[in-house]
Amino acid sequence: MQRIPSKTVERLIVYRRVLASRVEGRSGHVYSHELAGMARVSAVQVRRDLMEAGFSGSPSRGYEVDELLGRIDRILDAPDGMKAVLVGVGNIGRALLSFLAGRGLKIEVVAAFDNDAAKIDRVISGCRVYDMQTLPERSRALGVRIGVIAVPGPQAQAAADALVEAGVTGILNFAPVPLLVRAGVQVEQVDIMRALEKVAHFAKQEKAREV
Amino acid sequence: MQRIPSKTVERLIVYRRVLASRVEGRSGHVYSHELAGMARVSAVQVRRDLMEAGFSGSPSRGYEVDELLGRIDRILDAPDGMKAVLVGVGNIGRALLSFLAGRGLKIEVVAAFDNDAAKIDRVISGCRVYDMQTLPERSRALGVRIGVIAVPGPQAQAAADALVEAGVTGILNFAPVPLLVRAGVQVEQVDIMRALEKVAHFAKQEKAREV
DNA sequence: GTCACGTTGTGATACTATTAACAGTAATCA
DNA sequence: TGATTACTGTTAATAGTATCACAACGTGAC
Repeated sequence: MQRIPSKTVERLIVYRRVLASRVEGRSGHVYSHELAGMARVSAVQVRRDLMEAGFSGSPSRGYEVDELLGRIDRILDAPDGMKAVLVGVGNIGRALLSFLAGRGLKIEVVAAFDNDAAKIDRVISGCRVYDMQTLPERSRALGVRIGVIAVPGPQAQAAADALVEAGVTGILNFAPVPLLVRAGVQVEQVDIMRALEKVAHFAKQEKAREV
Repeated sequence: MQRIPSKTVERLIVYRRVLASRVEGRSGHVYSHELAGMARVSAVQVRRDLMEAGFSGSPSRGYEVDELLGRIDRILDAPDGMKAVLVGVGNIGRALLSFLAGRGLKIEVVAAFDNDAAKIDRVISGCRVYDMQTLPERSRALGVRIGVIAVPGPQAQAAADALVEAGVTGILNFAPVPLLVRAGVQVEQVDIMRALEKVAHFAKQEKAREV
């Protein structure tokens, strides 16, 4: 399977989501412009993305939904799920756990880590918190592939190093610090403060509309 | 002031952050490659970005840090700050409040809104929670320019509509739902689940390195 | 002064992503 | 059956973004 562009992957995730939560219609088929409307992108964009995904529809029937969902699943998911750990059980960490844990997701959070002795051994949203020191061995033993970093900025790089040492190949980083990792480790930055400042900048240039 | 490309704005935010937290060196000057190292981008990228920002350095001295910070502030910030409101005081909402509220930021969260009667009138991280119904008038009266949406998916579009009605020109959306707003309203999507699935997809293709 | 060095500023280039344009195709209907 | 319609698949054009390559410049050594 050839490499699919990053932006296309993002949209495939959205397509899958809106298709999964759609009201059933037209016996399981969907047109590019319908999907486009739900995902708030253009119809061409949808067709191109599905082409990148190697999926074909039929003129005048559109795309077969179940088949499409299967195809997207096969591209996005690992066949037997993926294990993740959370590093840092602060405000954001707990919020993350509360909506990642427990559900039957393909990505399962199997452990959390923190430095704070008061948090160690507690169970939060069904997920046990361990001592940060034990991260590398424990994660490696569990076969963890993904690490979520939710520690304060100054500790983020150390957390990343520990995760890489544990053999993790993907990191989702909520700390406002750019990470340095070896080639082959995928880092996805979620920088909330930056997003807020960015929207503020562009909002500033727009004039508020009157009532 | 001409429009600065979106990606450049994102990096200017990072430059400002790393410069503000730097250890003082070389009497307040910085070279493009130093800044690049701190922000994990290339040196050319830095020079190009500062050029877009209309800022000049000097050969063999680099960029004057205080002047640069001033310049970035003037580009990014509104002269007399910006007011924001939070919609949805759930797990994520509270986590957001806890690190947005109180500090002397240029972006100030002045109110929060929720539907849940149990939350209304409570004060969380120094921010009072009001009834969702009162959002449009109250926000307009306060002169709010930015809305942060942290409600469950199904309520997100309604929240956006209310914010736009209040005259907001920028929305930061944490709900996993693409929003439809009138032209001129800036929407920035922070889709945590999507980010996780994306990193999982690319992590899947990488082979874990042995110890 | 002038040479060597390391830096900035930027045109040219390459790459990625989006949009436009249209040929090909299945279904429908006269 | 042939014309019409509404869709898909894909090539071509454009826009947005990142990188290369190098001219121009200021400073310090001598």
